[in-house]
Amino acid sequence: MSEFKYEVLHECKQTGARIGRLTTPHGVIETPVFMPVGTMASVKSLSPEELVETGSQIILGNTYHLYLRPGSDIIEKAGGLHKFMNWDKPILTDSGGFQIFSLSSMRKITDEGAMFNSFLDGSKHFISPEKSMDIQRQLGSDIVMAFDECTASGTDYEKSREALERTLRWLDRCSKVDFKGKQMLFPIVQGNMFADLRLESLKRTIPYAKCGLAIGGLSVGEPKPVMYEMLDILKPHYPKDMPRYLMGVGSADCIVEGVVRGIDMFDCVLPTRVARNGTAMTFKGDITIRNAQFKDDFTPVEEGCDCYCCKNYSRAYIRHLINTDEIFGGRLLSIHNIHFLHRLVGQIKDAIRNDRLLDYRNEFFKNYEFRREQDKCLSEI
RNA sequence: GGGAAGAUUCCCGAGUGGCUAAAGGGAGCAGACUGUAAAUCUGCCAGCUUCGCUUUCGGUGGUUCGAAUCCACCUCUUCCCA
Repeated sequence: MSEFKYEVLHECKQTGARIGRLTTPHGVIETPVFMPVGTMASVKSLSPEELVETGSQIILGNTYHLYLRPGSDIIEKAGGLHKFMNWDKPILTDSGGFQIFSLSSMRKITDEGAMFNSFLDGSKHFISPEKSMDIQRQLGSDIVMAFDECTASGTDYEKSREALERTLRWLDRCSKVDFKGKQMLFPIVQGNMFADLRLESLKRTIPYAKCGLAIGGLSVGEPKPVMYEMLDILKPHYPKDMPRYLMGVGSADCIVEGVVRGIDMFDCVLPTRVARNGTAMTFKGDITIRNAQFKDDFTPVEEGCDCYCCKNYSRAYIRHLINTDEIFGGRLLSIHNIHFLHRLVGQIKDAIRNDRLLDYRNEFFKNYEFRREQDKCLSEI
């Protein structure tokens, strides 16, 4: 008996974007949702209590990294990832598929699986779909991602097709595992930047999707309009009764554009990574708090933000912390950035509820300043 | 009073006749970051009218085709002995 279900509560009349409820063994997730990434069983620098305070409902963990350290058997012995890291809300684990992409210089893929040289000590490790499922079973995550092959932007048609076919063959093997209703497998759509491959991948992936599916292989270096185009192509063909998860996205603008295009779930390292590097995400765009112009700016990071960071600290103070390599600076900006994305999603939900997401989108981009010219290209809806 | 060492571009610190506007580090400034090998990485960092020119290595004056580098004196700093 599965403990999972997804209900659509409202569909925006302007865009078809939905408000929904995804029920998992560790609680209910309201969608659309942004999921902070905690690769190593920790959303870098934040405690679970702080995460909850920012409004986080679910976080990510990573199969490959946790398998290498401390070892998935240790986590199983601890009673699972939730208990190990003191997080009792839902967890989604990535399969290690993304590491095939990001650690491409030290792996070898065959149909059987992927052979990695550990970045820790160079030792060889083999991850197959079965192995990935087994590790994720040990971790005990609520949502288990299929082991897929993610390709980089610029990969040619033939290679993209091969990766797509392999991802489907691997998916079939992943789907053989019985998680006894305690964990839910999300299959992943691939196809790089080729419309026909994307559509074919979706069509052949849907039969495996029971309570959610993911779009992978986007935001891998392609221009944003290309990503939006891929999402536009897929939009009419999703099953209605499950959430769609756009993997690895993102920035505020991509989240707005994503929801408009039918996406319900997002995850990204951006808010936490960028925070540690001295950048704040705001409704007016990214602000490099590290810059000299803020040295005597005693206003909060974002006026009107009710996060712990903005309620108590100034830009000048955070700039000082960042510039003196004080960990607290990165923590404060991480808290703000994650809270900001949750707040953004909250506004998006209000707009869906009022059937005015398209209007909201236009209002959002009126205030949002892009740093780079090439990101300004708003595509047609 | 005697002896020793030394003064280098914001700081520390290489450099001991041309390849030196001067290594390296730090600081400073800026940029990047999208299923995290990232509290990381990259660029700039004497000035200018920037494919070239001008001013720089404590000061002054020499030697030399050419000096941060050699010589003389001066100023200052540190250390040791009285």
